[in-house]
Amino acid sequence: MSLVLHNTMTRRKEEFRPREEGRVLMYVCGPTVYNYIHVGNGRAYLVFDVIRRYLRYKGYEVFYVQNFTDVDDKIINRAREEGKTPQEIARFYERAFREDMRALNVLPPDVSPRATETIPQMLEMIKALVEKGHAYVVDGDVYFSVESFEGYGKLSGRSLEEMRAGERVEVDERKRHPMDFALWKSSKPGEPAWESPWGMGRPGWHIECSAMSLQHLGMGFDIHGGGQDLIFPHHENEIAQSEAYSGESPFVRYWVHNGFVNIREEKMSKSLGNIILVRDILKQYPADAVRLLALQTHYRSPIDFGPEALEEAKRALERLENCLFALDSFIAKPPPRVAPARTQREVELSDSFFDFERRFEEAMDDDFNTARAMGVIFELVKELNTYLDEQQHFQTPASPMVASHGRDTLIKLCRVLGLFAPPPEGEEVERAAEEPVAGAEDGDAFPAAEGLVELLLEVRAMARERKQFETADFIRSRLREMGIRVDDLREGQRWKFVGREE
RNA sequence: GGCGGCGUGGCCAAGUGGUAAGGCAAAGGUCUGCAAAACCUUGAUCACCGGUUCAAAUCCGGUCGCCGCCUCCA
Repeated sequence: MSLVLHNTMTRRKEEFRPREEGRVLMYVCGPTVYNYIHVGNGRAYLVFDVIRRYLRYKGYEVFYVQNFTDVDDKIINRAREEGKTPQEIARFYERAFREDMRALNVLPPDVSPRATETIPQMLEMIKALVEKGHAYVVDGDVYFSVESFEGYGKLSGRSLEEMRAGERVEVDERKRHPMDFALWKSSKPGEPAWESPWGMGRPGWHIECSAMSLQHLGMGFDIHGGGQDLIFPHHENEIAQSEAYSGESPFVRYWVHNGFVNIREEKMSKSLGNIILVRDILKQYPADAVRLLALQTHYRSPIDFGPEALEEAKRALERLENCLFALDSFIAKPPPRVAPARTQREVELSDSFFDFERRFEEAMDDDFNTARAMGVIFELVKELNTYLDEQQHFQTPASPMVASHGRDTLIKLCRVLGLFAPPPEGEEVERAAEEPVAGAEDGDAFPAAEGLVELLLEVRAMARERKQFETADFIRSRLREMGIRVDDLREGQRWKFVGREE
């Protein structure tokens, strides 16, 4: 099956064909590190994380570059407010960003260049643009001349005339055209500054992404992503600079832009002051709930991250977790070496697992339709639950094997979307040697504690047998307080660490 | 003013020509010492009007409503 994705440039879905077969080069505009990131930013990185994971799943080798904008007015202002250097501010929030991404289970980029470490490349580009007549110098500033670039406006779909007509901002008199933008700004005393042919200064915002993407990926790389608010002017300007500089086109093969985050019907934005930080949300909701919420809406549509929506997503996530929990405790012992015969129903069920995978891929192949893909996953959950329900009445010899296959399928599909991501390096290894314990989840327990829980549950089982329900309920509720959930099934108890309730 | 998007069951959300996925919530039922989970059952003609078609939520035209971009912003 081939993958189609929506290209902002053509405003339609196109078949995805990377520049180099089997390899995808992508660049996503990274954060300006002057504050903790909010969930609007978070959504963008989540979206591209999923795209990246899916491309990998499809067998592509993906090379992912995401920059840090570490020189900028906002950083300078922030530094001034806090009596720190811009670099201190930038490094602090860069680290915070990495922490937030890790908490969201967003895979780290292959390369994350910093603007301040790419100055020579930017200067080279700017110099060339001046030489080619695409840029001009005024009082130590360098501006890109939009009129010198024929295709200006092609990404955002507007002409220069329209932009001039709709001009709302007071125009800098020194600019030849209102839309001309700064490639280089002369710096005032106390600001970060680098030497340049036009005097001490610092780069404009747009040039860094051109310089960094060209440095690491070259002209004509595959996917350039970001939020829809970057389409104009940021990405429009990147195209102009890069294509004018290289004399080649296109700069990027596919432009991918995600929709905004709303908080109760309103766009979340700094100017409206309704921002919610990723780290604050993660204090209240598991990362997978946040991710699931993002996945349940197509990436190009607006999405509401209000408390009600998060609450719903959390419960939906629990449905997934419950299913895995039930499967885990059902499978309990390892499957037999020789596969026992499956019933007709089990043969069909096993076959259907491949069907679910196929439908999942179909959804994802269609412009990363994660909402549809999640629908497929939930349908699979229902199938598996129904099967487990049947097993309460008549268990068949092959059932652990079938359940295990189902579990593998479910986990596999979830992980493509970044849900139930395995713990980062190392942590999983030490548990690998252990006997699987019913109900235990990866990384949540250690053997001694597990043994004690099992012991308590044996005591509880005895109490129940003797109809000492007060004792049984006491043990269950005390365990719950300690973050251990116990369910009674027809054939016994099952348990898992679920974490303490707030 | 220019450009673009959206309006699907109580809420969220897929579906873009053949009589509507999924999640959350609700009601009834099954199971059960209780609880939890799960399973079964129940509900939408897709903003409105007109048109094209054998057939439209899905295409075309119009109306109403909502939103975004055009300025730093993911």
